[in-house]
Amino acid sequence: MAIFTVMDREKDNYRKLPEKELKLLLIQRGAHPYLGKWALPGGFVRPSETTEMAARRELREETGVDNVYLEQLYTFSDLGRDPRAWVMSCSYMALIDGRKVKLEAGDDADNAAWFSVSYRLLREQKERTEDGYVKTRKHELKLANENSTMIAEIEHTVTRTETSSSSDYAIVSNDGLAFDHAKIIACAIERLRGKVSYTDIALHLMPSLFTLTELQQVYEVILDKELLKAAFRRKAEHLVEETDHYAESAGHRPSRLFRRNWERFE
Amino acid sequence: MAIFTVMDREKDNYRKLPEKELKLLLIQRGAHPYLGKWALPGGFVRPSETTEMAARRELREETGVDNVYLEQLYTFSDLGRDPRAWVMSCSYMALIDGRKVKLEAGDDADNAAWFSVSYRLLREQKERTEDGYVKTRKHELKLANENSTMIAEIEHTVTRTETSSSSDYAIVSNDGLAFDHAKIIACAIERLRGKVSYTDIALHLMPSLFTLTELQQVYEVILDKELLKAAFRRKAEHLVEETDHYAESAGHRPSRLFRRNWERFE
DNA sequence: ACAATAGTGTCTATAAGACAGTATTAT
DNA sequence: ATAATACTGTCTTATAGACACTATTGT
Repeated sequence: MAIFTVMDREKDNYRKLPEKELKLLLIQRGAHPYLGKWALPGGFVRPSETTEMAARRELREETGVDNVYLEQLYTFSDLGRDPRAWVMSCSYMALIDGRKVKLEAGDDADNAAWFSVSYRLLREQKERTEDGYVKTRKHELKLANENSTMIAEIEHTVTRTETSSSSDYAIVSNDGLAFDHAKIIACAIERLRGKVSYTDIALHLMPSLFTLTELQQVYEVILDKELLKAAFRRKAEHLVEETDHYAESAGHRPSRLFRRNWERFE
Repeated sequence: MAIFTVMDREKDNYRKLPEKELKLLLIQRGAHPYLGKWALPGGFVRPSETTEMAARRELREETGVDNVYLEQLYTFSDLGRDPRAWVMSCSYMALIDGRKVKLEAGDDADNAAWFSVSYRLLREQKERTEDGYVKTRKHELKLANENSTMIAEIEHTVTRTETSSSSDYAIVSNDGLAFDHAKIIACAIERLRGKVSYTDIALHLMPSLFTLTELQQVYEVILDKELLKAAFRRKAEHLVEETDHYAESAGHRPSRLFRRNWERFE
């Protein structure tokens, strides 16, 4: 399960806004295999559960949070992805408001921590073949913490021939992440980025009251791209609802607080 | 596996174009449970396979086709979805050019046939709750053949509260389809409809040479909606490449043939 | 005063919707 | 000639990008 949240970085200037960071929850493995490596939280599905029930249970155990946005991503079944046995993993993405989570509730010996996420395109390449093309995209996934930094490179290859089309992720290099979790994280980030612009899922990362600038910052850290203020506000109008509250800010005009508006969005 | 293709219906007028139909491949079960009912083709994954390899193998066995568009859809794990045991199904969608398939190659006693697909919204409802809303959409799925017609009703419920969001499909009524396959088919159609407008996957349903009107018809049967010719052609320009061939048609101006252009589409 | 953010107005570029017009064929 | 489809042109509408302008605060 890829559990995302957005948090503020400490602000250095009394009148500057704090920067936002996209965070992912990882767990340091306390057992073999990959002892000591960081992994996505997750576990085995019980025979009396659906995969979604299992995901919600794990989420509750790990973060104490219960009501969140949860979306199935992809089912991974590569051979050898777990050295112990043939394991299929049905991955999920969760979006939560970071303020709600009390970490370290982990009852097992495992160690949970938030990592800031960066996922950048390194190289893009398109090559013609006999009856189609191969497109390769290499991304760098960087997960950082006060204590550790992990970097992985993931290559996404789309092969197209006259009639067929197939897409494949491969881990080129990987340092510190357990299993094929770099792939799963890449998959989650791409889904998140893909959906953020045409749905309202980003609202799940917001507290109940927020400013439009904060919402824009959330979009920006997810997309890793700056957005134009005017255009963003035009679009956000449909997702939010005005309140009469204002953020008593520092050193500049106070900004109006908004709340999510599930009504308006179709 | 939901295997889609598009086929021509017999034309009644020498100068009228044949209508297109979206078709889905189903298999009549020759064993318990659901003996005699129609089901999606599929099978069990072998321990030496990924789910995708298994899907491609089943596809080959069932249709004799090898190089096709294949996309993972969703993994179903509802309790009781198979009366025999707890079974997780990782569903795939395949798009093929119908002219390539020779059916009845089925080596097992099962019976394979194409069914025309109709998936229509029956009712849409949005209800406010204490801290969110519940949105319900009921669809009618109709699968028809010269010999049989099956109708199922699927209800898609999206529940949203202050922080959470969950989506659920339920089969309201079902006549003739095995297991929870009505759900899987609904899921496949929704994915197909969703992707058709912003990707070029529809091209996988086309033969190597085709007219723009044919391509538009394919879009129309998938979306179950008429499109404007001028606008469609403007968009399709980016996906196709002119050839110097023309369809020697009947009773009207011959139309230029195009081929897929994987190059232009980004 | 000033540095910073909040919020608005407007011009432009691009894409989509709507619809009418012309072109070309087999019978 | 006619019924049908092929294809193009253009007006309108909606949306997104770009950017400048005004408003308001705490120190």
